[in-house]
Amino acid sequence: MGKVDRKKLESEVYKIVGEIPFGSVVTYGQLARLAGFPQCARMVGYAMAHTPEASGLPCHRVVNSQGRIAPNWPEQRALLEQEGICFRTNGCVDLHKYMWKEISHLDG
DNA sequence: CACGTGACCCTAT
DNA sequence: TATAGGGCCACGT
Repeated sequence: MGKVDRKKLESEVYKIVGEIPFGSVVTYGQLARLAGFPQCARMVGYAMAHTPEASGLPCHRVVNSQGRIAPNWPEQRALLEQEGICFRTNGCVDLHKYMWKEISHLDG
Protein backbone atom coordinates (compact mmCIF):
# COMPACT_ATOMS: atom_id res chain seq x y z
CA MET A 1 0.00 0.00 0.00
CA GLY A 2 1.42 3.34 -1.05
CA LYS A 3 0.73 6.68 0.48
CA VAL A 4 -2.74 8.12 0.62
CA ASP A 5 -3.75 10.18 -2.41
CA ARG A 6 -4.79 13.31 -0.58
CA LYS A 7 -6.27 14.92 -3.68
CA LYS A 8 -8.44 11.88 -4.30
CA LEU A 9 -9.48 11.75 -0.67
CA GLU A 10 -10.38 15.43 -0.69
CA SER A 11 -12.44 15.25 -3.89
CA GLU A 12 -14.36 12.22 -2.62
CA VAL A 13 -14.94 13.72 0.80
CA TYR A 14 -16.04 17.09 -0.55
CA LYS A 15 -18.45 15.36 -2.92
CA ILE A 16 -20.11 13.54 -0.01
CA VAL A 17 -20.16 16.57 2.26
CA GLY A 18 -22.03 18.45 -0.45
CA GLU A 19 -24.78 15.84 -0.23
CA ILE A 20 -25.36 15.96 3.52
CA PRO A 21 -29.00 17.01 3.88
CA PHE A 22 -30.15 20.08 5.80
CA GLY A 23 -30.62 19.28 9.49
CA SER A 24 -28.37 16.20 9.47
CA VAL A 25 -24.81 15.51 10.61
CA VAL A 26 -22.08 13.04 9.65
CA THR A 27 -18.96 11.96 11.54
CA TYR A 28 -15.37 12.16 10.29
CA GLY A 29 -15.03 8.40 10.54
CA GLN A 30 -18.11 7.80 8.42
CA LEU A 31 -16.88 10.24 5.80
CA ALA A 32 -13.53 8.47 5.70
CA ARG A 33 -15.20 5.11 5.14
CA LEU A 34 -17.61 6.40 2.50
CA ALA A 35 -14.74 8.06 0.64
CA GLY A 36 -12.86 4.76 0.54
CA PHE A 37 -10.21 5.69 3.12
CA PRO A 38 -11.41 3.91 6.30
CA GLN A 39 -8.15 4.56 8.18
CA CYS A 40 -8.00 8.25 7.39
CA ALA A 41 -10.46 9.96 9.73
CA ARG A 42 -7.66 12.32 10.65
CA MET A 43 -7.08 13.34 7.06
CA VAL A 44 -10.79 14.05 6.74
CA GLY A 45 -10.46 16.42 9.66
CA TYR A 46 -7.48 18.00 7.97
CA ALA A 47 -9.45 18.40 4.74
CA MET A 48 -12.38 19.98 6.60
CA ALA A 49 -10.09 22.40 8.40
CA HIS A 50 -8.79 23.56 5.02
CA THR A 51 -12.09 23.70 3.14
CA PRO A 52 -12.23 26.98 1.21
CA GLU A 53 -14.97 29.25 2.51
CA ALA A 54 -15.91 29.97 -1.11
CA SER A 55 -16.70 26.29 -1.73
CA GLY A 56 -20.03 26.77 -0.01
CA LEU A 57 -19.82 23.22 1.37
CA PRO A 58 -21.84 22.55 4.55
CA CYS A 59 -18.79 21.41 6.50
CA HIS A 60 -20.52 22.53 9.70
CA ARG A 61 -22.57 19.33 9.39
CA VAL A 62 -19.46 17.28 10.15
CA VAL A 63 -18.82 16.40 13.81
CA ASN A 64 -16.70 13.84 15.64
CA SER A 65 -17.80 10.40 16.83
CA GLN A 66 -19.06 11.89 20.08
CA GLY A 67 -21.21 14.51 18.37
CA ARG A 68 -18.75 17.21 19.46
CA ILE A 69 -18.17 20.23 17.22
CA ALA A 70 -14.78 21.43 15.98
CA PRO A 71 -12.53 23.25 18.46
CA ASN A 72 -11.75 26.86 17.61
CA TRP A 73 -14.90 27.15 15.53
CA PRO A 74 -17.73 28.03 17.95
CA GLU A 75 -19.75 29.39 15.02
CA GLN A 76 -20.44 25.82 13.99
CA ARG A 77 -22.91 25.46 16.83
CA ALA A 78 -25.04 28.39 15.69
CA LEU A 79 -25.02 27.11 12.12
CA LEU A 80 -26.35 23.74 13.27
CA GLU A 81 -28.94 25.30 15.55
CA GLN A 82 -30.17 27.30 12.57
CA GLU A 83 -31.01 23.93 11.00
CA GLY A 84 -33.07 22.87 13.97
CA ILE A 85 -30.35 20.81 15.61
CA CYS A 86 -30.39 20.99 19.42
CA PHE A 87 -27.37 20.52 21.67
CA ARG A 88 -27.22 18.47 24.88
CA THR A 89 -25.99 20.00 28.12
CA ASN A 90 -22.63 18.34 27.55
CA GLY A 91 -22.17 20.38 24.37
CA CYS A 92 -22.71 17.50 21.96
CA VAL A 93 -25.40 16.89 19.36
CA ASP A 94 -27.53 13.75 19.71
CA LEU A 95 -26.14 11.54 16.92
CA HIS A 96 -28.95 9.01 17.34
CA LYS A 97 -31.33 11.81 16.44
CA TYR A 98 -29.51 13.86 13.80
CA MET A 99 -27.25 11.35 12.05
CA TRP A 100 -27.74 11.32 8.27
CA LYS A 101 -30.15 8.39 8.06
CA GLU A 102 -28.93 7.20 4.65
CA ILE A 103 -25.52 6.32 6.05
CA SER A 104 -26.34 5.56 9.68
CA HIS A 105 -25.76 1.87 8.90
CA LEU A 106 -22.01 2.56 8.95
CA ASP A 107 -22.08 3.09 12.70
CA GLY A 108 -21.09 -0.24 14.09
C1' DC B 1 15.87 13.41 8.09
C1' DA B 2 13.39 13.61 12.91
C1' DC B 3 9.88 15.45 15.51
C1' DG B 4 5.69 17.60 16.93
C1' DT B 5 0.96 18.44 15.63
C1' DG B 6 -4.04 17.80 14.59
C1' DA B 7 -11.84 19.88 13.07
C1' DC B 8 -9.95 11.57 14.59
C1' DC B 9 -11.20 6.76 16.42
C1' DC B 10 -11.12 2.56 19.23
C1' DT B 11 -10.14 -0.22 23.29
C1' DA B 12 -8.87 -0.87 27.97
C1' DT B 13 -8.79 0.61 32.65
C1' DT C 1 -19.27 7.96 33.29
C1' DA C 2 -14.25 9.71 32.70
C1' DT C 3 -9.24 9.30 31.38
C1' DA C 4 -5.29 7.24 29.19
C1' DG C 5 -2.90 5.24 25.63
C1' DG C 6 -2.09 3.38 21.00
C1' DG C 7 -2.90 3.60 16.16
C1' DC C 8 -3.44 6.36 12.27
C1' DC C 9 -1.08 9.60 8.33
C1' DA C 10 -0.02 13.94 5.90
C1' DC C 11 2.30 18.40 6.86
C1' DG C 12 5.21 22.07 8.54
C1' DT C 13 9.44 23.19 10.88
